[in-house]
Amino acid sequence: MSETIGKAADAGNAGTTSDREIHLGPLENYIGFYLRLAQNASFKAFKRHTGEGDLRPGWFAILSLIGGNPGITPIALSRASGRDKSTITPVLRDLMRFHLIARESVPGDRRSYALSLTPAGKEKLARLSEHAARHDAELDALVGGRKAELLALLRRIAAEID
Amino acid sequence: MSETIGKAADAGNAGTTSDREIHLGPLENYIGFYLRLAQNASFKAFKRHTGEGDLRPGWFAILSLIGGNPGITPIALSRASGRDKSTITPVLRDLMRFHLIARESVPGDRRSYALSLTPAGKEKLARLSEHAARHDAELDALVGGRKAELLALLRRIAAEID
DNA sequence: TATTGTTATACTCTATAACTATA
DNA sequence: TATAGTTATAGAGTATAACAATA
Repeated sequence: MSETIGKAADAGNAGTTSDREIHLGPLENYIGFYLRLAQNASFKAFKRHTGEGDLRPGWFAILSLIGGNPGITPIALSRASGRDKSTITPVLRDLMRFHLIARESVPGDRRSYALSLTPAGKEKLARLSEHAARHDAELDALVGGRKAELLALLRRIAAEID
Repeated sequence: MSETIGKAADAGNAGTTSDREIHLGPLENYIGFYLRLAQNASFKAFKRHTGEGDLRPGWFAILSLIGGNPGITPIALSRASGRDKSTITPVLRDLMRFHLIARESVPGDRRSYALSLTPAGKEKLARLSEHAARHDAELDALVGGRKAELLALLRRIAAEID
């Protein structure tokens, strides 16, 4: 019915509320609450893993999607990554600035353009992938044999809510 | 091996990359990727549920924790909510400004203070709880009978990573 | 009229570092 | 020396709205 999170209750000077168990109450059973905690923890670990390597959090997913889908357009990227199209523009600008991606006009539609990785972009993606794989291996170890189920549930939440 | 997210592939003018299936590649099996998508979707839904009610995202967890643990200190709050203590201060300032919480000096330690809900704070918490419960019921419906397992996995990730 | 992409703007969540007042 | 709380600052992620070009 109650629990402590993280390294809360082991200070020493007993008696104050800060040392006692913390009652989460209804929060205890809120998926949304733990979704936030877990995502935040994962995000911190991701940054830590890639701190020395120059991975920028937003870059990896975008770079992966372009790498896996040469010719993809910004609007398709925004849908695949679940973000608004206006948030894609600055990421692409950065990736262009470092010559990691290239843009090419698409024949049928002059409003849009096709994206692809440059050789440098492919190298970068490969390097980032190592970090990401190491990170996800850590998560894999935590969930053990229940990874498939966890992924299925997360996918369903991501896709069907709202 | 590949899939589309959200409402990507149903536009109409076939042929461009944006209409075809998007290959997620390694992303497809990254827990971290879906953790972000799921948390983001949940967060959007949460805001939508509480848009008319004046719930501010950061308030609910803090208010709940104070309600469930009268006398709790800011530092204990920061641990229970998994955030740095510096992020608690502005939330408490807001809650004070709307007279939802009260501070009281704690006998043993003049550096700290004890927090509790005012009557108005209790009412507000009750009202917010209704919205939150409705939101989490939606999540519950999605995960069905596997909620306990999902929560257990999320808790483990939140607690043991890093 | 609708869509693609860009820009401007803003909000939330979060962190680090430096500071104070205590302990 | 170490801890509680505050402040200042910054960065990531995200969104909305308005716009130009094109469909």
